[in-house]
Amino acid sequence: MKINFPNRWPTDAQSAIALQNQLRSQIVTVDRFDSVSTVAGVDVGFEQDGAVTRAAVVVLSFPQLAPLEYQLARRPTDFPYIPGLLSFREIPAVLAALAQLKTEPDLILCDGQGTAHPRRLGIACHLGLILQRPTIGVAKSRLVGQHSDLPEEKGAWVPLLDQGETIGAVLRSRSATKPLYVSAGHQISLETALRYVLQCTPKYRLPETTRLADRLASRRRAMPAIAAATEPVLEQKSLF
DNA sequence: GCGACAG
DNA sequence: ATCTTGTCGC
Repeated sequence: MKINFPNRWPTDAQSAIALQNQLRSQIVTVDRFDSVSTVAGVDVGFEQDGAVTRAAVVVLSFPQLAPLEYQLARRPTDFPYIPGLLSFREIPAVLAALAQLKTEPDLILCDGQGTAHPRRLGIACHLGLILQRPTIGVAKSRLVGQHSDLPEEKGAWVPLLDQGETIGAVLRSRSATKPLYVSAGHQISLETALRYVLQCTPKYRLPETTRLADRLASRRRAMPAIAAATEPVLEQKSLF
């Protein structure tokens, strides 16, 4: 997919924070997209003791959730992990992976926060702004915000609050497991984001999108056979 | 000063 | 994020 890579990219924490404060006003948290027939999952892993950043992107059909395409990209790691500044460490490799996609996903689920961020500009928001596409933030743990007790039943959720505002939601994607922290990335509302995350989570704690991207980004077990990956799967590398 | 802190 | 097998519990 076509991507307009940022011209200037922060090298230090100060300029990175300044950029976040500048971009936050551009985030749109109302639905600004039509039908969704493809959803993508993005995740990042590291190699060489962290010296190399590996980004993985997987595109699935929606709502079937059948694998259609995937791409991997490696880049030297140049920004440290600093809570609140994750996008500056991971986005460069993510853009490289997305740029290789033949399919332009209708919606992207990111591994990390969206608006549930101290300056309301988590990695999902930042990526959505760069791509000018709808994105959702799905994190496995909390960065900021407080919330009430969450019911145990799957599908239950409570708002995540910070400074008197709702910045996201804590969602029970599966019973008897830790919740997911869902928030709007860009061009989508929190309510709609929750619906899509649930629709992408038919069996496990994590959405299929991020689960598959996770396997590619981390060097674990092999991908499950591209289960009856019907026609849609064009002439790509022998994946999964 | 102390504790918290996405991946 | 990453180092790592089996084990406890729904």
